[in-house]
Amino acid sequence: MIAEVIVDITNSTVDKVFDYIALEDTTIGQRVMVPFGRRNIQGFVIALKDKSDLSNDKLKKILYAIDSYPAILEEHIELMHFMVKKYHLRYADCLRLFIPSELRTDDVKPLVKTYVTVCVDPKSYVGNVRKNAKNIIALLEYLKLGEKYLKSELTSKFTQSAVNKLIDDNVLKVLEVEQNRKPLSYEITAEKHKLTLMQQRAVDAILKNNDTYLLFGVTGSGKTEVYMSVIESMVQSGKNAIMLVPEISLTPQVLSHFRARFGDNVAILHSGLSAGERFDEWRRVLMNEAKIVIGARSAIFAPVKNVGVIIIDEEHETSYISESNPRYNTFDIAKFRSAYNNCSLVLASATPDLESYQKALNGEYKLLTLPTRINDKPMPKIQIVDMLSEIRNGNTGMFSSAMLYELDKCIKEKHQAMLFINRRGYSSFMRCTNCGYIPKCSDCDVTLVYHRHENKLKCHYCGKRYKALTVCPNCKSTAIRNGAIGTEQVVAKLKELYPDVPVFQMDNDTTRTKNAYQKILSAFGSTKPAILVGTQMIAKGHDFSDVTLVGIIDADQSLYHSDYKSTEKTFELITQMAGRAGRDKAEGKVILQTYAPRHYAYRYIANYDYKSFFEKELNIRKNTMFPPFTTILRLLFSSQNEEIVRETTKLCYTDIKQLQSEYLQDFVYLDAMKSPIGKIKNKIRYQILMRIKHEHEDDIIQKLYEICDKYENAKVSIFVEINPQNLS
DNA sequence: AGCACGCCGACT
DNA sequence: GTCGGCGTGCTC
Repeated sequence: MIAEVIVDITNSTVDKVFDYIALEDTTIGQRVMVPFGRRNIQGFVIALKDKSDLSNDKLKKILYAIDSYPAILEEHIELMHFMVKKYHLRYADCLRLFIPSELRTDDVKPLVKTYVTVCVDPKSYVGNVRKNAKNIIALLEYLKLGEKYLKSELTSKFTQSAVNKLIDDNVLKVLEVEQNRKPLSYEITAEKHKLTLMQQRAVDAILKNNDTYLLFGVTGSGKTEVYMSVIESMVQSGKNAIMLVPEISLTPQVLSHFRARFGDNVAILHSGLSAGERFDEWRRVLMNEAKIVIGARSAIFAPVKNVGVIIIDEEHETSYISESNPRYNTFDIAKFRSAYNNCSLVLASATPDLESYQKALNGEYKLLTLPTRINDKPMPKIQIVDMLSEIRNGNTGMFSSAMLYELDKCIKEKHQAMLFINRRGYSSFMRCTNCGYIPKCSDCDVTLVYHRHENKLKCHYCGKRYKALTVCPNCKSTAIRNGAIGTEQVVAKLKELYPDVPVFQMDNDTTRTKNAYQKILSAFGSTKPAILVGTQMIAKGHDFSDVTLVGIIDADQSLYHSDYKSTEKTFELITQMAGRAGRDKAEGKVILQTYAPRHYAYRYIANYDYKSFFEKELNIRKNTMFPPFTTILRLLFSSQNEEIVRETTKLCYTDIKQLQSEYLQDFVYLDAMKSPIGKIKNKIRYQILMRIKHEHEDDIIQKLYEICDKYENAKVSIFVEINPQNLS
């Protein structure tokens, strides 16, 4: 037999199928050691066949199998082919996603615990040891005949030498047991809530037909109970489940709920695990010892056989899209796996992605809604405060009078407040503080980004440059400002206003160390009154029952971010943030400070009117031909040598121009330019941007890949991004 | 990725 | 004359 092998080297020149003579028991999906050139390296068997196109004298033989079992499922080999074609990835890069890295580098061993059993009566053995060996005597008094002890426990209590002496004397017999590392212990017993009518309806629908569902449930509507119920039914009928959550939601509390309900059937996969834990959890899944996988993005690749349902929680989160190394979109993978396993795919969110919502409207996804909070608590009232009128009334501070009033009230009543600093991305825009005017690109309808070092305004979509604003073209005022309010400033101001109230600060700077995030949240959770100030990372995560006030200091920051998605993201963020308030008995209130109180987004936010907002936003996207009505494609060129990148970009551009003429109807936009960040790690970057309609999208993308292959070499790297989240 | 082959500059 | 620079090419 001949085995088709992919060698574990991620380099385009060797990323192809190599034929080897198979061993007797070589199976598909196995990791094998093969001679390659004049060294031996690891490879993956992706197929078996009777004969090779190569002559026999050229073929070498597989040396040995690395594992006794296939580490890659046949489903994953098909998935690999799908990903290689769709994303232009390397085989080896895909395969590496499918197994824990610690398996590849084989620096992980199964955890072995050493036990000892007592096989001689310790009481009678005391006579056989020296009278002054007090450690051994104490140990013999402690031991009971026939009992089993952890060796490490005995050595720490009675010294290593005492234990070893009794082992040498055959009083203790050594026993080595392989164990799985459990990342989480669980004690809570599962509290199973009775499902509401709407929840039950959603569960029934998901179980009835294998389809793609969009579960649209407001914050606090009990989506988790729906997931658990669906998963439970699946496990009962002998099938397995995958549930993805954003990394940030993988808190011990959330996970222990699942462990409590499903016990050892749950495997957890995320970046916070130690190498050993991750390997053990992965192996439990592969061996079908765990039926349910809960994890972040990459858990979509878990080696689950016989998948019964895939759930993606908070589906709007951008973390489901991998933007580096092996680029992939989790939904495509989930879609592939649900089709392969003929099972349901559930996308869930309180603020679905616009594209998902559009697909639900089209009927491509089945829409399920949970329109009310589980305890029928109303959503907190959102009060929109016009910061321009605050300025006109002489208040130039960062807090409006309404905010101060509510803060006072909240603190007097010994509740908690969360203040949200909106700082998406790091670039800033310019604004007239007199009339609220913000400069936009004349060609693209996106906000211009201020580049401090050049003192220029730039459009990140077409590259057009403008002079920095000094006089407002709208009202002729010179009161132009740029930049964002930082958390530090807000914290300082709060300390000044309320010296006795504990203020917690959470942003990229304060959560750098491991677990800092959890520590701050739990410290805040147990303090009353207290104020938590933070960036978007406080919008998700824990439920604090005593938060009665949510303050949004500067809502517009993300609204005018130079990005066609900025309005959608603002809506999402503020809705999520508002959902933090009034989750328990006390009523919640949201103060939203803005310089653009009339912006349509805020009108809909205040009424929690997602549907109208989505319709309005979809309409805008349709008119401007932005996603989901088109796909943005970007070719990024980079090289040490400016001359070479420029020339390669130029050559590709001519080819794409040609392609455009073949698909004239499909191209909405095409241009080449320097990349917004012109140099990264000393490599000069150029880009070609396109927006294309969907009809021939797959064909065009494949043609672009061909163009890349044609021009890419050791000196220039080229890669294609599909709907990049950020342009840099 | 690695490792060899191969063709030009500064050393014993 | 030789040691070694890293450009180019190959690995079933």
